[in-house]
Amino acid sequence: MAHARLLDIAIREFGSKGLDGASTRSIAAAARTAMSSITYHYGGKEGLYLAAADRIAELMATTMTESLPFDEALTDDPAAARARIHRILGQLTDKMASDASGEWTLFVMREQMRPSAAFDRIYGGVMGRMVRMLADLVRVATGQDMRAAQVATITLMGQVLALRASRATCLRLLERDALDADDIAEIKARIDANIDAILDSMRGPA
Amino acid sequence: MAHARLLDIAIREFGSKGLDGASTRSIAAAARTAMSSITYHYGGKEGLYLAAADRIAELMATTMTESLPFDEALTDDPAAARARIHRILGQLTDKMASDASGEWTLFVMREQMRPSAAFDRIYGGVMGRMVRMLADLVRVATGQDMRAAQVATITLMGQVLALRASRATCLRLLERDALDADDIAEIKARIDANIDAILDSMRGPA
DNA sequence: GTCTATACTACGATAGAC
DNA sequence: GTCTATCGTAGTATAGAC
Repeated sequence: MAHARLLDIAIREFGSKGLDGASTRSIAAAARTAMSSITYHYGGKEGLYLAAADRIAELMATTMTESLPFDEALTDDPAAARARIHRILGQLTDKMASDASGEWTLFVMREQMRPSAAFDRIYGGVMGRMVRMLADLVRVATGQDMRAAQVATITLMGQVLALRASRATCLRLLERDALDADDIAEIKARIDANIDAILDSMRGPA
Repeated sequence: MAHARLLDIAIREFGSKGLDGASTRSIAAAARTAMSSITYHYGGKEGLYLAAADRIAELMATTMTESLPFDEALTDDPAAARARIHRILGQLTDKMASDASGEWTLFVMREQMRPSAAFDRIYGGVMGRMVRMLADLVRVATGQDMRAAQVATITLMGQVLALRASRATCLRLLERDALDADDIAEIKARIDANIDAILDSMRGPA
């Protein structure tokens, strides 16, 4: 299917150059199709951009659903909530540490920095549900109010995000060319320990 | 001075569109100068790109030097090391939370994801020194080996980084249009508490 | 649905006036 | 040092063949 290839390349091109900077010509050429097929299928450059955002939301969904039990009932057991936090952030760490998600990372980062209509499509999908679920789980796990839980959620996610958002810095600090399985395991162990330390510190002086 | 204006605009344009995507024409026009002045002063598009990277390294240096005591002797007192970690990450949080640094964030992010020669210029400056100093301070503060300290440093920085790298998500989760002083104070308090919780958890079972 | 052909605008580099 | 003029290339959009 030419559509899938076109969207994959569009995500990479728009990610690295933005809506204005990317060129439909080179996207079409890389997808081995005529440029006018973009007009035909997506109505033009902007349509392709939004379709790329939808595709990212879709990829995020298939990537994260295993650890995101949207259908499970909300728990009010602190220990169960904490276990779910570990599971979600653990899987997120795997994805951030792998090279596979690198293609759409820049696309999302740009939208994080200067949100457009495309951000609504991404955040409106699994991403928004995930962060809200995380915040709620932190609330249950700590007994704090929602506001404190939201702030803590941001710091918890940040630890995972660092692997992508400051990838080159991480590699230089660790003196690595790429993260191998041992590196990732060590980082995950550190993050798991940090999660417990942070949640404990919030539960103590409630 | 036209050079400063040219570099400021170059940072924003290259940041949002990348080396290929950005256009010297629009950069020159926004700086109210002729496009050929870029060739004259920087030798061309790539020269301007590298000069923009140097300018970012310079901005980072002036931004962070107050909390980065490069001239102070390295301490071996865990409490003093911890205090320095708080000071560095506290100032970094202020910068990440403010809107001012938003201009060059995308430039650096892109280089983090796909490093070019420009990343060496940025990391080779204050940035590299800062992360190495942080790792060393974590080592002293916890008594762990350097490797464990490096991994922990990544997670510590990540908490701060989240404010920029996932800015729009943070704002949506907190239901804010922008972070006000109270928000920032609350986030800083959370990060300070997290730093202590994480360092304590590392010092305990050495 | 996918392609070629085309119209028009914008790109980076460079030469040369001043 | 800063400008305009120009060259060859590449950009989006659109019309129309098949």
